[in-house]
Amino acid sequence: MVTMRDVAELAGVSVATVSRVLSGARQVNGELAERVRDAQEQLGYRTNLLASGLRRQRTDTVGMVVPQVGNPYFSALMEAVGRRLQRVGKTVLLVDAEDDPAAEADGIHRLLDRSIDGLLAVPVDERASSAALTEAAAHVHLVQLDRAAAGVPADLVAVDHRAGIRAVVDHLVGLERRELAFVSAGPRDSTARERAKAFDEAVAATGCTAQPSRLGAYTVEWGRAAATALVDGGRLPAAVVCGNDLIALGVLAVLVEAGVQVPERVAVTGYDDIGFATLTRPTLTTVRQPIDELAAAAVGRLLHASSAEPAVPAVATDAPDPAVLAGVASPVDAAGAVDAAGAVDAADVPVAAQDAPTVQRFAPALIVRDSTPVGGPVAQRGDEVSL
Amino acid sequence: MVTMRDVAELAGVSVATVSRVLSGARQVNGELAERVRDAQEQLGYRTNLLASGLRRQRTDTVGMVVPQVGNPYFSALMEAVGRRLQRVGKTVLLVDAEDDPAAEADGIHRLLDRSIDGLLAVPVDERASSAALTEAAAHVHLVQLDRAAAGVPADLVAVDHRAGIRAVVDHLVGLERRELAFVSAGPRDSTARERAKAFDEAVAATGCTAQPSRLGAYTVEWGRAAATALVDGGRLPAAVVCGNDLIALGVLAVLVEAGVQVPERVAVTGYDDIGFATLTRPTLTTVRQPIDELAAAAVGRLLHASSAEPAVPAVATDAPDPAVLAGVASPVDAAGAVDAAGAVDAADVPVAAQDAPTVQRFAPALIVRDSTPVGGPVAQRGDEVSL
DNA sequence: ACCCTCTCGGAAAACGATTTCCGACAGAGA
DNA sequence: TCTCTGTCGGAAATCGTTTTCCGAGAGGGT
Repeated sequence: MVTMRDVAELAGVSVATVSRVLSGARQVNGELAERVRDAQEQLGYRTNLLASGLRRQRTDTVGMVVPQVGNPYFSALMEAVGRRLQRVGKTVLLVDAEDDPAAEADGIHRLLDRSIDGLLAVPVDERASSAALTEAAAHVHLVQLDRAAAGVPADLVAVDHRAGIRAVVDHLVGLERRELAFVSAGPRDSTARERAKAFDEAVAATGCTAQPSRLGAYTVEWGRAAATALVDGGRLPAAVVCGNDLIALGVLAVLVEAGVQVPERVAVTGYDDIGFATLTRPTLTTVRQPIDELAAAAVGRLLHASSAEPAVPAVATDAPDPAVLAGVASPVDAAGAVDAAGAVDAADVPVAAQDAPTVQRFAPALIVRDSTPVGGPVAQRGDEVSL
Repeated sequence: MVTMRDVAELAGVSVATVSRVLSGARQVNGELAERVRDAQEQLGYRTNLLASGLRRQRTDTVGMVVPQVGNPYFSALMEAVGRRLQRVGKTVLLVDAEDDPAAEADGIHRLLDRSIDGLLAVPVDERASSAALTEAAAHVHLVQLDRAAAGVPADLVAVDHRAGIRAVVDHLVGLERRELAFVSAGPRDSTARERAKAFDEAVAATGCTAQPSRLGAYTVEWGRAAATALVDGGRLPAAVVCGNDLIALGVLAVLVEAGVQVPERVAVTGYDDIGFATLTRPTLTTVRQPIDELAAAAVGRLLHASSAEPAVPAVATDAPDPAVLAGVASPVDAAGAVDAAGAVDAADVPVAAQDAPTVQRFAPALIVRDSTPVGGPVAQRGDEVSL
């Protein structure tokens, strides 16, 4: 391995000088600097980040944990975050939690052991992820993204799911679909819980009816299973509201296979607006989460923990033209999140920094496509498939 | 930060002893060991991987570079590799090349700077990726996965694309589809080049006809664009053979939108067998790459560079029931790969270790679904969607 | 001429682990 | 009893940087 010492010798200076030239930490004589840079070039020297990190006590590296790299919504999030961090010279260390809190905890520890100086986490489980994340928060600056784990003293950047689901239900009711079925994931993570609660509230508020919710997992398989049960049960609703796009794709596939007319007989909606939502027949009406804004906010919060002010959340901006939700993002719901916290075994999770973690929520946008009857808004198609 | 020193003091021993207890490097008195472990537990000590790596000159960490984390095929590969490496106690550092050789080179450097002790790479570009990879090979043990870059002195674990494409063409010809169109990515990476060449050969061998190949990128957008051109051009082929599933999904969507009957009027095939291939109407006939075998082989090669013998490549094993290709994997093609090497500017890429890198190729499997007429084999459906 | 302030290079002390080396002690064999 | 071997703990060197700290020399003001 070629070290700074080698460069120093070749350039005929001390290692201190080499370090100063390369890091620009202090002014050094122009000619010396020149010699150093030549030597570096010639030897192909690159600074050893292990040594550097050890000495500096920072690594310009942030960790990111996601529940499932295979889920296109998370891939998109990873890409957005990665781009932003790279732009400011930070490196991202990515960990796949494999949808398993144990693997997640393990991954988090491995990240911490590497002296990352920041952690971006999308918790797998609202409860089971708390311990590892709370511990992490004690060591590095932690920001929760998309989901929150209960009782973790860390900021959260997320989406206003109540608004998203409400928009879906309003849209369906506006199309005279008043018998709904909700297929989503069990209340394992905060998004699932919030969406389910929002659905119930929306049903109550609009006065339509709903079959008992079918809660499983955020997967295509669950969508298939639930739809199969619906079809076999014989009591088809007028619309199936799905907790995310993967579920919706599963539901759609089964319905179509079973010969159920979509959207004529049953309408279907998703959530996330993954690229594949435009590739089915019919294309899928869904709720687009403002991924870039989320990534920007999370990264911002991670970098300068300084600017404490929630810096008025941007409304979903670049939604091409589809019906953007009316309501501006509400920086509210700190209460709602604390609710979740309250639910956890308080003795179990030591509430470390009681500095009232801030919650920043962004408004999603309803994207109307063919899977809901084209009575009102015209269907959009093939906008921005990023995959 | 709690250091080994703290543990040593609390336990009343020297740091050397602590280190020995924790790493099990040498026998230590039972009672002392007990005290050390208690102290560790009590302080919540975890070893600092920066310091450890610096001293040991190895990190038990391997890097992995993929062209695009958003492509489901690569996500699947990442997951398979990650699971395998985790099992043997290694950590994976993941880098997204964003389909850009420059970003890829940058990422590779960042990995090297972290003293990884192995690198798994899926090169973005057969030519443009060579420099960075060749340099990487000089520093760490490198294994190329799925694709090869020209002139890089490193092993390759890949799939026999000639067999895959040939199987597709044979299948179509067997169904009396003799006018084909090939839509794929330009010969930027080795898989695209190999598939294109294989297609031409297969057409020649079977005596069917083909429109001029349409080469773009491995994306849904390109599939859409190419299909649009096909439809607008008015000369529809009997079947469209696509270079990967993303392209095929794009083609499928456009054809169906345009009212072209699939598969009755035009059959469509993909390549990769990503989970979404079962979610379209019709479901997509495709070529499944044996991801687990690939991952296992690559990881194996990375770990014990020792077992030089190619260890007879496994035939695709757990393919549920679909028509598995006849031919067993050919450990051949070292010649083919060197071909690629020969193509590059020899003066540019210093051929470091001329130990004849080995090439290991696995047999893919044809998966017949609804997008090809169900004359012969019965269509499979909804087998193993992993997303 | 004298002193004071800057500027800038190098020696050396960290950072937190691992690993050699050394010395102490115990037990065995003669 | 004496030596010889073997086991095991601790002191210290080391990994490759960064960052004090120190000292030398230059230049300016009185």
